[in-house]
Amino acid sequence: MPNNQVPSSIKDEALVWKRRNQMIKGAVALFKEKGFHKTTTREIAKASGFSIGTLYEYIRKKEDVLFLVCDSIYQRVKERMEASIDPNQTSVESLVEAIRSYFQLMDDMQDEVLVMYQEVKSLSKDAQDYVLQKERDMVAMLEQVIVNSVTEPISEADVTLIANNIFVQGQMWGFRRWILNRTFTLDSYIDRQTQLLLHGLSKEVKELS
Amino acid sequence: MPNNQVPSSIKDEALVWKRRNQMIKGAVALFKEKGFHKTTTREIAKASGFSIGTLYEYIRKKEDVLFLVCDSIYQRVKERMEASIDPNQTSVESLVEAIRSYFQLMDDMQDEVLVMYQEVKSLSKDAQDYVLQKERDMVAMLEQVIVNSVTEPISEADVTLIANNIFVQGQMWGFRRWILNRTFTLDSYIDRQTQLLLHGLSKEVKELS
Amino acid sequence: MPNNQVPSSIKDEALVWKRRNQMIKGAVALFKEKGFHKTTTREIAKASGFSIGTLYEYIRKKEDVLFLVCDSIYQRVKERMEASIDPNQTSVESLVEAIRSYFQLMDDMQDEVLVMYQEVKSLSKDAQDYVLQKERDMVAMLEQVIVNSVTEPISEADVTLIANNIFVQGQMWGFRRWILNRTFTLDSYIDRQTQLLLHGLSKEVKELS
Amino acid sequence: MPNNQVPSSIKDEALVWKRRNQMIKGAVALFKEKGFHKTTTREIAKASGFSIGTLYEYIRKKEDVLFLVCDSIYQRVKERMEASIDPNQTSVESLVEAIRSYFQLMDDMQDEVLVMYQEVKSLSKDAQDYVLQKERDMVAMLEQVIVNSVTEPISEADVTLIANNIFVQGQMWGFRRWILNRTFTLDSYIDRQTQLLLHGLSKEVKELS
DNA sequence: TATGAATGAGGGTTCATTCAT
DNA sequence: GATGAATGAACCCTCATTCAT
Repeated sequence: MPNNQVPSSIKDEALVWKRRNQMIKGAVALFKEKGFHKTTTREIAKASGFSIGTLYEYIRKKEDVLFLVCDSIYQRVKERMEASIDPNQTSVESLVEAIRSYFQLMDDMQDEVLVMYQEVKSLSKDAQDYVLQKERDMVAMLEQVIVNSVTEPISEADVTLIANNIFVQGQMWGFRRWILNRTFTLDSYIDRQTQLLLHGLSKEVKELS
Repeated sequence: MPNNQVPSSIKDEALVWKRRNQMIKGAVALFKEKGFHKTTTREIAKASGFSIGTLYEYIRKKEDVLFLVCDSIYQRVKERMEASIDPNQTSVESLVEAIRSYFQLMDDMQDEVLVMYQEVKSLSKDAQDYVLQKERDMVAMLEQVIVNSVTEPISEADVTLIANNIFVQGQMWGFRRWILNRTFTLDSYIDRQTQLLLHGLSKEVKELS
Repeated sequence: MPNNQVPSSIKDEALVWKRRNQMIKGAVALFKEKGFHKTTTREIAKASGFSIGTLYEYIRKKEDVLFLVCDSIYQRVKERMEASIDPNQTSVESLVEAIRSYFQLMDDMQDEVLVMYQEVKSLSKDAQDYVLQKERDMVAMLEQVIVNSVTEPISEADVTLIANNIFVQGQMWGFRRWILNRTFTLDSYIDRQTQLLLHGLSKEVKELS
Repeated sequence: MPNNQVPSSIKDEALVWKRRNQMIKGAVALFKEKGFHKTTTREIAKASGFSIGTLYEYIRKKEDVLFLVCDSIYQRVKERMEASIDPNQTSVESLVEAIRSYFQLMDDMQDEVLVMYQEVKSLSKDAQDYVLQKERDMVAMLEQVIVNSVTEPISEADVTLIANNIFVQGQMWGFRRWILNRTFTLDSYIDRQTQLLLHGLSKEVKELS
């Protein structure tokens, strides 16, 4: 059950799972506050509720903590996305609903997502690839929903672009919150972004022919 | 002329200006490659073409280098944005043109923007506020262009939202390039994003009434 | 029966004896490969076939393992030396035979001897004295054989010197093997060293009067 | 001039030479007292008369200190051996003189030699090879002297054996001093070993025909 | 003004040892 | 008797910063 890309000296898997969850929880808070590099392993251990020695029974390197954090985030995001998306539904409503779920999710997990986005580059190349793949999977889920929702054919490129836009707008709610929540609540943000996606500025601007 | 938020022991302002430009150029390359924290002051000095002792004649702390980098980026971005936006023009074309200029700019300065985007959080609170204010100024410029371009009234909230979307989509071209340039060239990216902004999916989906 | 200079929490002496033999066997291999300091107690436990907790039921400190190894080596060396030396025989043949036995022994136990030779200094002062005493005993055995073998009186100093030379030449076969076995087999080594001891270079050099 | 197998960040070669000599001197004393592994880098720095930071300006890893120590020992040994051996002299006296010089040398440098012999195995494989080569060179010097000294032909194997014996007996004076200097002074040790080498036990034993 | 040697606080990591189960 | 999770002192090494030249 625990991520086995990061080996542990502890044999009891349930314990590994439990301790690593303590670790992730403590680490997210610290990484958010001061960033990965300025957080010491001793602080992580303390925030996790055990000693530095114990910390290293469950990971090999400090970087492993960051990897576990990222992995756990994507795991949870994916689970929630899958739970809220119905692949059989094919009307535009399912897209609207998926966007709502995803933005809601980004709101719930803003700390984690913020941390992940600012610190992935601190991972090793391999770990980055692993995390990036998860991200690709997520975007692919959005692409699927988009394809299912349109009634008229739409180019692959546009599907990609829209999926990426939604993806980034979700993150934006997390890491540009300092400016956005002067103007929006989560609900109004979701609402306006959805409107904009569906209609653009078609009514507000007049283009030259 | 040189940024005086970062004091220097050297009196000759022209020299300070020159040396700091060397510094910024060297530092951007290093920060891009390995990030701010993993770059040492010695490496910055070497890449700048002078000794570690000299480096510290022109800054007080390592963080100052990052600050100078960020400041220089915004300075240059702002200059180019101002040069390419005509506040008197009020048709939708000016918005289209502003978007094109801005995306082009993000493409030209992708290294710098990537660095800034990933490392601002390493600045002190004060320095972050300073940089954030520059960012707000930039978004405000986009907002102005939007207001000038629409023919029908549009809510303030929507203006903010659209400006932020454009802003983030510009950055996205920089830091999600690894996925986007499988599908898009800069021109096609600009083109599709513009279309999407103006019309959304109005033709592709049929909404319930 | 088990060495009682190293106390154990386990009461069953036969078990202590058995476990410690497992330990010694595993430890010699590890010490030879990576040295005492670079071998961890966990590795010793694993190589011995039991857990780290169990290891510490049979010793007090890591150093005890080294002590047990050294003690066991001398024990076995002494037993074999005693078995092969006949104190009643008094011709030079008995010396020749003793040398042969001893060199053969050093060849058989080269791993163990190498380890002991390189790691004694890691023992505490007390333990070193204990081990050194065993070494003195061994040299004394050689001295006895020498005394029994000569037909003309020989100074005590020379007895000591020769005994030490033989002792060191035996070790030399173990730890300079990398150079010696380009030229010698064990048998030819024994043969030539014996010849040299008995006749020196008397025929090959001409001394000034 | 300073050993360039161990790179230093300091540019001034004379300074590197000076600081490394301080290091070697301090390190030998410590290594002799407590061994390489039990000596900390901070202790080495302190004994060398500078800070831990400065220490690491002149080496890369702790192991480098040990390497420098070993290298310096062989350098000095070689210089002194070369100075005292006259390759043109071809009588047995030159062998006797070479032995005397070498044993005297081992006496002078006993601390260093002891350290080297107990700690070489802590070096990396490469560094060990380098040091071993120096050792081979030294033995080769002894072999040359032997060849020059004999009046009757002597087998290559015997040359090798005698050279190794002398080599090891020299070391023995260093690391078995605790037992030898109950019986010998340096001079009497040299004298008896020389006699033994030249004549063996030919007068003291009677062999079966 | 420029240099680079010196400093030492502090960080990541290891591992002998303990002790509750 | 056996196990292995937990502990934390201690080690190696880095690097921002200073300052004498």
